[in-house]
Amino acid sequence: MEETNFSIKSNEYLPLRDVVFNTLRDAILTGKLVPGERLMENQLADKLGVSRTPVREALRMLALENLVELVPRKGAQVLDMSEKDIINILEVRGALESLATSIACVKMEKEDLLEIKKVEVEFERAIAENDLERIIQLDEDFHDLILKSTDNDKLTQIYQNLRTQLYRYRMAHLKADSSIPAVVAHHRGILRAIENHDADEGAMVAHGHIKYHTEFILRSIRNK
Amino acid sequence: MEETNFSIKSNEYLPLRDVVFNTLRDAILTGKLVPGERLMENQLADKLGVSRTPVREALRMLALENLVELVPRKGAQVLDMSEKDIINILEVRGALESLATSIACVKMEKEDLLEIKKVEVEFERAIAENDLERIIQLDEDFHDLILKSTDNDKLTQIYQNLRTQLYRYRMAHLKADSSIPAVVAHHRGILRAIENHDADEGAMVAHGHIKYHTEFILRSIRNK
DNA sequence: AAATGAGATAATGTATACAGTATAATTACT
DNA sequence: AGTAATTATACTGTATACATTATCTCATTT
Repeated sequence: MEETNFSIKSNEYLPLRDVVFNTLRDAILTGKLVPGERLMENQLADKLGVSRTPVREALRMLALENLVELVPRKGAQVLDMSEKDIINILEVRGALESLATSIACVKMEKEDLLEIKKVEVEFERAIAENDLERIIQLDEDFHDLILKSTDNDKLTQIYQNLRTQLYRYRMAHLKADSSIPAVVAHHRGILRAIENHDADEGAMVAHGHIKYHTEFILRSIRNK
Repeated sequence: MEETNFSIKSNEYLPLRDVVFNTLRDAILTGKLVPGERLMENQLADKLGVSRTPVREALRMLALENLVELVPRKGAQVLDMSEKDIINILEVRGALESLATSIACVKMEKEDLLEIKKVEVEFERAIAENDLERIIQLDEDFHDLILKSTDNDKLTQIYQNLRTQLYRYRMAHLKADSSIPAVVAHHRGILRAIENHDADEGAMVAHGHIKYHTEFILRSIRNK
């Protein structure tokens, strides 16, 4: 009886610091906590019903993800990104996306290729149905499968961290209908390169994809 | 009187967690703490004469730098990198080095170009004098100047983090005489590309540089 | 003799208390 | 009334105490 939920049990426990971390992270990414907002340990601890210790640790974890800024003896605040920060992140992400895609062109397993094709089909269906939540999720799945096929944890970790930092500004992108056709074209181009094992082509399309993405995000930031 | 050392005073204070962090980081990078070694909070706190709190926070900082591994409810240990981890890191680093160099080819200011040329001269002199400490420092300076000219903090941060992770394995590289001529050739090639504002050439040489580096580190790991 | 289980031990997880510092508010002075 | 100085308050930094869990030892059993 205990064996049946063994694997569940082992995942059941989450240290409070991780609970707090997830809670705050979510609040920041969904905009419930806005850039510049001060995060005071006592206040958060009271609100979340825990002591300061796990809150402190969670704040430091958030700082590692560049979602929060810590100033010694002054405290934490939700990090506000400048336009330049966004450009910088996208610049790095472009290089990593190219790298990942070109590796995927060489290494991707058959199963993952089938899987990513399915994701793409669903992605385009979600677009047809204008299901924003699903569009975003499937776009993430698409890129995650490429990352998976690189078999490179460091690359995956860094890439996903950059994605998290951009999350707040990403919404604007896929919300705008006009960007969709281009994104679909890019995805298809990437798939084609993978199928043809053409690493150079893959890197090029991926680079163009991020470049387009950059333009779009910047435009939406400037217009708001 | 108080004004005179204002700037000093403002730098004077370092939270204990940072002191502990620096101490442990140094111990790990210089091999005083070996991979796999357990890091127990109480023990470290006693040895360093502080309480567990700053030790805990320092350990979490080290985990962020991937120098330490934290397992919930079990504790921390110095992270041991596999050969695959090293390959993965160098793969990412190659892409970032290419990116940085190609940006530098476009953006580097005259002053920084003069500076990096001076560094290279000193680098080659240090080689002639077989001054290992200085060789390593100047190689770092060389790449830091390229990073600086990218004007991209994110790129710089990620790159330097990867470098830190490799630090323990880097020694072997520059220690081996046979690798030196190639490194010099690469540096010169990068400088030439920057002077000619040839981004593609810069990216290519940088990529070759890291590729060579990778081969070398792997060989030295396998041979020991 | 090996394996299992109970208990002891030692570690991490969390809460709380105290110390020190930065900020805000208030008062005194110009 | 405005500014500077001083006090008060509130926050972070650090230490410590308690709770919980993992590990180790040793005894017991097969």
